[in-house]
Amino acid sequence: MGPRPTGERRTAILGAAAELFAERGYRGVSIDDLGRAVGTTGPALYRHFPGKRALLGEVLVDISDRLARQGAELVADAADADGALESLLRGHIAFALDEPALITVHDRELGNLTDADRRRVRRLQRGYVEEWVGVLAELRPGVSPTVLRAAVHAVFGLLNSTPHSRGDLPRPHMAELLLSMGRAALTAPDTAPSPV
Amino acid sequence: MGPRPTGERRTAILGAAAELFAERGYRGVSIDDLGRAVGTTGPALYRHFPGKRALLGEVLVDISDRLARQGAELVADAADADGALESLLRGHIAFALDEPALITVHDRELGNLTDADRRRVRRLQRGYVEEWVGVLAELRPGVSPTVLRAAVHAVFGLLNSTPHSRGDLPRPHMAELLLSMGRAALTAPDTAPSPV
DNA sequence: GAGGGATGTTAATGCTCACTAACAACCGTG
DNA sequence: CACGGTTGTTAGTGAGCATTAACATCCCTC
Repeated sequence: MGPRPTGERRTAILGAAAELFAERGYRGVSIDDLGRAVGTTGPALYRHFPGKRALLGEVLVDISDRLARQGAELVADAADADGALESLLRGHIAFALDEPALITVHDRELGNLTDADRRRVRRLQRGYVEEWVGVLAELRPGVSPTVLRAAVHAVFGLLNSTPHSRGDLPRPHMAELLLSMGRAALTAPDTAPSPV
Repeated sequence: MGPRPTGERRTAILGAAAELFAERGYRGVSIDDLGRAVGTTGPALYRHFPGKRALLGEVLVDISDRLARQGAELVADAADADGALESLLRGHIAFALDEPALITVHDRELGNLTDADRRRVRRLQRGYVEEWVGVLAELRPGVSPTVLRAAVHAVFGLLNSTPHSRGDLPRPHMAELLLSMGRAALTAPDTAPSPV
């Protein structure tokens, strides 16, 4: 093998890509930018990835996979639906606060994926959403899954807003604020407008 | 003058630009795409705008201006803080539901603006946020403006999430859902984590 | 210590794209 | 009906960029 069997360069590229894509957008980052960010030149990248789109694909699939996997675990480990919701909220908030770049890329760059990659990401996202919907269905029986899905998407918007208000508040403060706001939004007395 | 003194072609271009930028991103739309979308060729655009960036600038400044202006009016016309908050929520929700493309462009493409345009947009946005913060400060005295600002940004994330869950719910349903979620989030018993 | 795979480098290549130039058609006004 | 301003068209032009080619190192293994 070469110098090191570790994909250390590989993961460095993935990290830089997430950072740069978040900052300037997929199309605003060139191969040379990516190379420079990890201390090499642009074309070196092709030793690790088949191309720029594949690189974006790997970033997005990884994010979606981590979220979905974490969601399933948290729900499985929870004592009851209340605990599951709390865990989901805390888990998502931690992710959003720890990896703002990934969050940003995640819902900005879906359109630049290969069809195949987009399908994979969508499937993972759907699974994650259904995890939330399942928990909420227990807490709010009688509310249609369609409404719950919309509510979950809205709360994701709320939690994922952190990259926009970066640095205004110390992290634990921000986490508590988001937790209480998210919980309130999901358990609003009328989260379900009466089914017409 | 030429055919018509109305800037009808001009506004058509602005509309198409908002639509296309929302769909594919500023960098994903070419001058020729824009021309084609309004039934001309690409370069015809330069008869109406100095360039592509100026076009984006006009779109973004217009959005920010409309929101800020609408916000100020609604607050001025409200009987009390409760009514003002309700109006702000309903106004923002209507905007988000009526113009999903504008909402999408609004928080995706700030980075592609001229420095001057970005400053203008930022100023308008800040004014709009302060309108909300002012109302909330009345409703929740004792909560620091910093926390309120973060909460307002988070609620914007919630309300602006509609482009992501497009079409899942009939519009009035969606509006009511967002209203109750937004209000709940902003008036959560502990929107203010005790100032440490 | 020679061979070979992995990883890098620099120099094409070919495409897309914003923007400009040169020229045409239209239309209201004198 | 000629003029001029407005708006449009088609053909550059030059830059940026993803990707490939050809060539160089390095380091592990035998």
